[in-house]
Amino acid sequence: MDIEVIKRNTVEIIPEDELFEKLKRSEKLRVKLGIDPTAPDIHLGLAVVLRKLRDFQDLGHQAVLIVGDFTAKIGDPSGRNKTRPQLTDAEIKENMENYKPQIFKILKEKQTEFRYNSEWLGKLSSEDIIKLAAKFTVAQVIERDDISKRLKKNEPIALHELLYALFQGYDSVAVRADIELGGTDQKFNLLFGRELQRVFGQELQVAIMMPLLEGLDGVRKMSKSYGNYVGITESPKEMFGKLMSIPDTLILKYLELTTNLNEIEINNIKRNLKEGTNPRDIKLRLAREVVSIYHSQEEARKAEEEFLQVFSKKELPTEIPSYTPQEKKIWIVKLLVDSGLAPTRNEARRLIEQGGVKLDRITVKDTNLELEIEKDIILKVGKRKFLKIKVR
RNA sequence: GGGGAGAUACCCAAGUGGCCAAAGGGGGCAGACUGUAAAUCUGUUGGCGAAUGCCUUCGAAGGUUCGAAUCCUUCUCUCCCCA
Repeated sequence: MDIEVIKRNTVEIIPEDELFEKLKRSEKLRVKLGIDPTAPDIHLGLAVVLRKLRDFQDLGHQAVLIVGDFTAKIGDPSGRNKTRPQLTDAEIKENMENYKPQIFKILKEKQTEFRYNSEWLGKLSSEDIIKLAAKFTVAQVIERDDISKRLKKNEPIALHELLYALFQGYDSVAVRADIELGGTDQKFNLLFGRELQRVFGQELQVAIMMPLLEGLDGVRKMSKSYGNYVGITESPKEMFGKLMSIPDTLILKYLELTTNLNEIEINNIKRNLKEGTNPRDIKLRLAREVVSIYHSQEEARKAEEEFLQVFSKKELPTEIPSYTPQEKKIWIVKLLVDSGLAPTRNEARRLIEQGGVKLDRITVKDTNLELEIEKDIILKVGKRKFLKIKVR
């Protein structure tokens, strides 16, 4: 029943019958996934795809990770309405330093081949590129959704962006991919890989598309640049809190895509939800499951306790960072800025005026308050920022 | 090569001489409520200042004017049409 494991949570498999064929041959298949070295953190959205790759590993297949160091210099136009900024080699290298340990939180290191695509793309000569490009037409390249949308909206498209799919497709040729994984936004690129393989007389890869996970805002896809992501290396506390902040409408999708719960358990939860279980409790379960995957059950339990303590009971968290001001007597606005709780004095004033600043549970009303620090005092800003102000 | 349109804050977008630190929406932040960092509602959203205020910001640089996002000149970039 390998096929069921593989199909679970996928959106589309093109073509499905070729996948059956490949699986039937009972060879070790090479499953390719391109990763973008521009984002130094892996988040739950990318983890959806990585976890699928892990499914393949568990069935004995080989993961082939392509670090798009060369293609990052082009910038994938997928899902973008703007030309991406180009990265320097140094930036890419730095990002990748952080990357590997994160990846192996999900993948098995043994069954993972790690390749940089500059290895082959960097060697292509102008002549090679012209030969490759000659195999395809402009119409083929601009039919892709994101490019054609930008064309329609009269937005600029740089010439090199049109070559993106060509290079990513060539990766598939270079590593002889049997299967390529990606989000639904990668459809065009994945299919273009097949075209390249056809040109080179290889067996065509099967494209498997995973759903895109919406971020914490519930609207846009999870992405570092939108700031709506949960990083898999974040602290249990942060991770837990962020998961509690997803909109109720996304609960089931998150349960399916980010936890190890099986379909029976998810169906149970679905029924509970319909019968009126408090969605908050289901989110607590979700957060617990996810934190357990990337940290531990114990940490997850602690994070939950902490969450209930701070947000439901409105008590103090167990650990509060501390700050010791230089002066004994300090203007409250200056204190907020100096301690990093507010970026500017105007912002600090605004927070006070709106009742967002508390000293030992008492709301600060006066922006001119001169605070005499005689004993340690707890400064609270908004719902979740705490700081212990210490006597000098 | 010729003709036309455009560049506004984190993003989208209005504004064509003073009432513009700049409408509206999104996002962010805060408050209320709650079931929670959900939903909804309200407020707020350049910096400095206790404050009348001052400084920076409407692609860039100059200019006109008592006064410029707005008018003029040059430049940079983008899009469209023709060749």
